[in-house]
Amino acid sequence: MERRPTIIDVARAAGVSKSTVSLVLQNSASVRAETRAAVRAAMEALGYVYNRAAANLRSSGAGLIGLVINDLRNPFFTEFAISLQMALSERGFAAVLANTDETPALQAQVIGAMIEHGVSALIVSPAYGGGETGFDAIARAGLPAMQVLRRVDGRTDLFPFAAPDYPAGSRLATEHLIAEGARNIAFVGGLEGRMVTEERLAGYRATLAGAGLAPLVLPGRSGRSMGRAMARRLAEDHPEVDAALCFNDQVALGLLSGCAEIGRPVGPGGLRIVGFDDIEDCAQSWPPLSSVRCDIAGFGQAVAATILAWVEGDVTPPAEDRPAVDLVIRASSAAQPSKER
Amino acid sequence: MERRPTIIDVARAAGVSKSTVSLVLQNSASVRAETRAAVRAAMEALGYVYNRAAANLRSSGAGLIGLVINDLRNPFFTEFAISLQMALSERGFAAVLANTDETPALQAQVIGAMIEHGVSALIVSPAYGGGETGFDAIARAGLPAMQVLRRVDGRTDLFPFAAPDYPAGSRLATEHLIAEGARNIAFVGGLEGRMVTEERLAGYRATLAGAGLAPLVLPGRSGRSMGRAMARRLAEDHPEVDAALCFNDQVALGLLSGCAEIGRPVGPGGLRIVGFDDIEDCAQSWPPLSSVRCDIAGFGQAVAATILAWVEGDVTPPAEDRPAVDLVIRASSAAQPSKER
DNA sequence: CCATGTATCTGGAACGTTCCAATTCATCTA
DNA sequence: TAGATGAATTGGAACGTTCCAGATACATGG
Repeated sequence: MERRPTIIDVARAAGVSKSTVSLVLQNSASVRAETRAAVRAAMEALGYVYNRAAANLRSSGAGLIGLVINDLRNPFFTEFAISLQMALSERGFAAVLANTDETPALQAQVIGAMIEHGVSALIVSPAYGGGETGFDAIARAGLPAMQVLRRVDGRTDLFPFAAPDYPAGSRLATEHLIAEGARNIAFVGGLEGRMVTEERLAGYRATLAGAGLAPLVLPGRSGRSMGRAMARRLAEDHPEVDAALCFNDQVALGLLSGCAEIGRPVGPGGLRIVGFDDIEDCAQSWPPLSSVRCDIAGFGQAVAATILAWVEGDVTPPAEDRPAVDLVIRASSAAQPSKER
Repeated sequence: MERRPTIIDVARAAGVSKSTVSLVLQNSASVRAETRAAVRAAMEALGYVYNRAAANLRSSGAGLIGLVINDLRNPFFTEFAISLQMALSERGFAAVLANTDETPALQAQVIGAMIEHGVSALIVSPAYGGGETGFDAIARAGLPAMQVLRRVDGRTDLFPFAAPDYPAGSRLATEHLIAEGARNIAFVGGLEGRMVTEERLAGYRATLAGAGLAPLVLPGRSGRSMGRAMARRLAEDHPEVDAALCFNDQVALGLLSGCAEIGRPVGPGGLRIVGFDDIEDCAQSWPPLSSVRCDIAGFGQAVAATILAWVEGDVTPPAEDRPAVDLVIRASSAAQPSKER
């Protein structure tokens, strides 16, 4: 496999200097139209490919953004990552993406690798857990970086935090369930002590307290299988519970199929269920699942815009940004669904 | 923001030459332990970060692999991408990932961007449709690239193809349904004319023909909503159908909730359903969904190994590789489920 | 006809690494 | 002791760009 042609080869072929070729590459106005055409033709003929790494060596600004996600298998995070990546792509940036599987050590490793690869900024949905997280490495490299969806590193001046307004979401959902007549509302799923869980719990607790109702919190690993198992446990240990606010949609959908399994009806007259995140499957389950909509796609695009403004325009984002959420009511919690947008 | 330190700064601080620092960076054996320690200490003190782009300029081999996927929202592709990325990460490679949303033009654009960013190879699950696909650009750049999960570009000598053995999968599934006593087996979902659909259909058609049964093919866009709508259509237009082999799990899960919606029982005695791909949700639905397991995680890892062997060891993969699949039997199609691995 | 301006184009010095050939210095061999 | 061996280190030339400070050619105005 022979060497790739460089601008020098192109210059020779077009009968101009390498500087001129460089100007053409940058669409400079100060190059004659015919010269430009000749250079372009030479590039085409030689099969020239631009070497961005070499260019960045001189004038840095790689056009690469690192995206580090704790759990890409969860559709909520997937959707976030995809919408972010596509928004970046539209603006000519590429995304280096890595899944850390909730492992801080892995996270530190991939962050290190990304820094070496010359990313101009990082967006991290951090893994929980102690030890080396990689944020120190980012600080050392002096790169712009945001924490999204979870706050793990306290230095929000260095690493601004952005996530949907979870407390408001669980408040909306709890108010809705109370308005629908539920009196024994359980909160299902979420690992205790984590910020996301605490935030989603906060709105629930506050609203119940305001209505003089008692909370029942059943935490746990938040997957489909946990929700499914919880259906049986709820029926056996807490038969009085008439509504469940779930930590996320995975738990809620699991609970839904668990209820189908044990033959317990879901919805008005049965167990009312509300999920959190409003992933795509919510609208397609049976019964369709009510959920707190975080507009994660819009959030991803917003984060893309924020990070690009930081990188390109030097606009530091606020230390904390909590976009609003809303509640989508479907048959799993009410007879009268809200209109789909 | 001040300039990052370079090996020259490190060399000055450690009182050695830049060459020695470079040797330390490469863990060369021919540098004295104390010198190495001194250099390491200087790096630490200055907060040195390695500049891989500069290194690659001299001796190319970027350690970046491009991953271009047509639909990352589909958990099947997500799982593939993640397992591939994580396998690469283990071997010290980073993955640049992009979703093309089934748009060839977007695909061509991101492939171009990745080539400029200096990826050493590409793995593409291509979008269907005409026009510029980006494969020509890969060929021009002379980069190793594989087509996975779908074959779109005919040049399999240049772009080897790898995908699970779909025809064998649908054969297994159809044989199973026949053995279970089904006589009117429909094939639901999949867009006609596409290779994946044709392959998944092939095993179904062949097996039915061998058993003297008539096929019923109901193609369509393969999402959850399509499956859900199909439940009603099946009951109304084809009441004799006693089993459905679905194009993928999304359709099957949609069909499952559609059956719940119209009150039609699923499983032995009702409509038997088998999905395709065996995504994680299959085991958690109610009833649990039988599916053709492609071991997509294992497949992703295998593809990672193949591409690295190509990049690092110059081992060209075979033009076509079709790893075996198997059938996981659950309650949606039989009273006697197969053992989960 | 000279000075000035304008539109194009160009040579060479960066950028931060790697790699090769060369150098140093101590130790070993005959 | 001269020469060889070998380990550790070093200087300088790449790598493919960008960018700056000219250089060139030609038209313009006085």
